[in-house]
Formats: sequence, C-alpha cells, structure tokens
Amino acid sequence: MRRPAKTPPAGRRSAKPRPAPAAKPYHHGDLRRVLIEAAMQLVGEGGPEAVSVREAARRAGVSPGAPFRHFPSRDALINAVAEEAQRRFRAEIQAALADAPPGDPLGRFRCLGIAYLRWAMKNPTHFEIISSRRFFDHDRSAGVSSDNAELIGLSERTLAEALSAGQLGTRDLKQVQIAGRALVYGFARMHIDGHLPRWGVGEAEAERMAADIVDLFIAGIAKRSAAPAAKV
Amino acid sequence: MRRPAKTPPAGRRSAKPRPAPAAKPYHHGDLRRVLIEAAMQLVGEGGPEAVSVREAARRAGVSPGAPFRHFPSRDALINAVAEEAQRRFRAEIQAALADAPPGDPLGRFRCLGIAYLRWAMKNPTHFEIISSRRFFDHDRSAGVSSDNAELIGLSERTLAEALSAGQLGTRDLKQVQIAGRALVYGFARMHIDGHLPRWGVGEAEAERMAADIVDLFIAGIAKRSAAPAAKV
DNA sequence: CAATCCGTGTAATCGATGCTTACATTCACA
DNA sequence: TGTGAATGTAAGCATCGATTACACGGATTG
Repeated sequence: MRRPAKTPPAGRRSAKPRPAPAAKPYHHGDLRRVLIEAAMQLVGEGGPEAVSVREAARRAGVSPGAPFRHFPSRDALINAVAEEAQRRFRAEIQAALADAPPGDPLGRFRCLGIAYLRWAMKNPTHFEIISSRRFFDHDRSAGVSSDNAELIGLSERTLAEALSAGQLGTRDLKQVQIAGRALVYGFARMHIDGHLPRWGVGEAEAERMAADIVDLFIAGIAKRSAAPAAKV
Repeated sequence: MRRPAKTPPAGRRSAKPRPAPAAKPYHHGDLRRVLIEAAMQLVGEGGPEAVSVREAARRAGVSPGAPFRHFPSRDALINAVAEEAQRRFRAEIQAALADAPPGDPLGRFRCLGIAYLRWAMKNPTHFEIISSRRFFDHDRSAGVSSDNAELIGLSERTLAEALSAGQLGTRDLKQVQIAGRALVYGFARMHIDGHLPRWGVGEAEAERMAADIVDLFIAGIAKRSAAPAAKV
C-alpha cells in the first residue's frame, strides 16, 4: 500500500511562517493547516486511500513524525479532510437552494438533487471520503455529522412543503425521501466508481443524464394533475 | 495498514493434499483455491482492504511468499475474489428472474431490482468489491465484465418488453434504465456505507424499505392507466 | 527403473507504511 | 529574563507487498 509519491524533496516553503522568510525555521508555523491541505490534495489525486501521513509530511517539508503532534493517527487526518470536504459540500448545496425560487417546493427539491449531483461529480474523491464510511466514521465526527444532519433536514422540510402545497402524488414522505437520496447517491457513486461508461453514458453526457434522472424521479412522485415542477 | 490478524499458527491442514494425510507435505495441493477462499473470508470480515496476502498465506498455512506463485500481486488475488463474487451475484439474480412470472415484464423488472438489493444487502462486502473500482478494474477482468454485461442486458431486455407491452409511461428507456440502476445501487451503498440509520431506517426495516422504494420507482415509470405491476 | 525438469513452496531481504519514544528547539508567558 | 509547554527531529518497531535465490518433489521421459 501507500504509493511511492515521486515528489520527495521538491517545493517546500510555501509561505507560512510569519517572522522571517529566510532559512527554514524550526517551527513550521501552521503545520496542521498545511497537512490538511496536503492530505486533501492527496485525496484529490488518488482517493482516500492514497493518503499517507509520511507523504503529507513530505509535502509539508517536515519530518515523518511531525504530523502526529497534530493528528493522533492517520484516520484522524483523514477525518479532518472529511470535515473540510463536508463543510464545502453543505455550503454549496445551501447556496444553490438559496438561489432557487421560493415558491414551488417541488422545484426546490429538484434543485437540491441537481446541486447534490453537481458537487459530487465535480469533486468525486472528496465526495467519496464523506460518503463511504470505510475511511472514517461519520458519527464520530461532530462536524461532519451535524453538517450532514442539516442537509437531511433541509431535504425533509422541502419535501414536506411540497406535500403541503399539494404537489406530491404520494403521502409517504419517508419513502420518497429515501428513494430520492438513493437515486442521487447511486448516480454519484456510479460516476465515481466508473459505472457510467458501461451503461452507455460518456463523460460529456453525464451531467445531462444526472439532470434527466432527477427530472424523471420528480415527475414520478409529482401529483399527476398538478402543474409540473418548473425546469430551471 | 493491514490488521494484525490474531490467528497466527492456528488451524492449518484443512484437507487438501491428495496423497497422505500424514505430516505436512511440501506441496500444498490446491493452494490457489484455498487462497481465494481465505481472501473471500477476509473480505467478509473486514471489507476489501482487509485483504492481506500474508494473512491469506497464514490461514492457508503457507509461507508469505507462496501466494505470489499463484497471483502476481495482491490486486490479482482481490481480482479473483471479485470474479467469484460476481459469478455468485449473477447466478442469484438470474435464478430470481427465472422464478418470476413470464407475463408482466414490468413485474419482472421489479423482481430484478428486489433480487439485486437482496443479494447486495446480504453480502455487503462482496457487493462492495464488485462495485467500487478502487479495489480492482472491472474492465481488466473478462469474467467480471462479461457477467456484468449480461446483467445489464437482462435489465435492458426486460424493460424493452415492458415498453412493448405498453406498461411504461415513458419511452426513454435509457433514462429509466440508468435511474433504476442508480436507485438500487444507491440504496445498496447506503446500506453498506451505514447511511440508513441516519435516515431513520433501522436494520430490521431495511429490507422492507428496499422493496418499497423499488415499488415507488416502478409506480413512477408505469403507465398511469395501466394495471399496476403485480406485487409478488 | 532412474534421471531430470519444472511447478511449487521456503527463507531472506527490500522499501514502504503507521506509530511510538527519546531528544532538541523555540515560542509564549510569568 | 527564565522556564515550561508546544512543536519538530531522529531513530526504531511492527506490518505490509513484492522480489530473489534456493529447496523440494511429482511427473515426464530415456
């Protein structure tokens, strides 16, 4: 395990120490932050399991043992990466929903799905790290857990509004909720796991297909007689 | 990485050598088979990344280098496990479809989804190994690839029959195809990745919920006026 | 029947990793 | 100004995957 890395003694000194930009100071300055960034970069390059404490230390220009002053274990480092990723994910979803039209709850629910898929497909490795519990335990991280709960709540509220507005053709919100989540999570993972080409969906069409299946789902749960959710 | 294992010199000799059941023979007899079985067991215990060549060798009662006579790399061993898992998966899906009523293609499509989820939830770690391409490359394994293609074809044909029979409310089979796959794949992964509790679905209700969301999806794509797919 | 060949297993070794411990350095506060 | 806590270094342990040289022995031949 753990790839060789190919970047042993390259670019260190990336402007962190406040005092003098001269010879390498004994103390790094903001090692924790830099380690997280290096680890996020590693995740982006080779997925969660490509994260190695030594490599992160190497990229930070620091000895192999140094990271353990900031993270008790490799898992803790990965956890920090996950928290950062989850924070960005939640921020983007919420921003997208803020842009959605206030009326038409079902249309907002749709926007939620689209925004979810857009971020997941644009940040596949980071999406994976916050999804697959193999790399860290959601419930052990207050940050990730609460961010996630917030997104779940957002989805639940939006769907409840759609029901109140008479836009749904079913009353079992929990089923719709889970099915919707399974749909977007499944498509995101199909993209990440490289299944889409096997289903005849090329990289170029992926985003379009993502929107299409969300629309298909929305149409499936919408009240038949009601006006269809606006396609934004 | 790689867990300690805790089973160093325990039960070796598990009845493989043909000649004499006496003292351990120099040659194992059927090491390749036993290694795959040990690796499958490891996958079942701790997921794909819990597979270690040394541990498999240990369980087979053989030296750490021996497995490399049969598998050029750890990945090749995992690949063999994946092929075996995919074979079983395909067999079970096909068996389930064979039991489904011949008429009512949409009902058969539903059975496909149910059988898919049943196997995935019963064999989470093996499902993961054949799904997530992080552990091996589908397209590099003829066995896995062809088994998978067969399942995709099965799904496509069934859905096309449903369209011919006038059971569908849409004509874009590809969208329905992908959405259906995303739905079941997503739910299976939610189960594997431990998301369901966060969505208020306990272990006991998981199988029921799986069936419910498949039904919800089927209802969503079915022709409105048509008779609903039989709930088997 | 005997000699040899080659598939298969062993032993030793390499470099990578996560993690720990003992020591060194420097920052910040009294 | 001094001193303690924070933070980095050096060295070392265990595990792992993978390679290499060697040992065994069943099967094929002459």
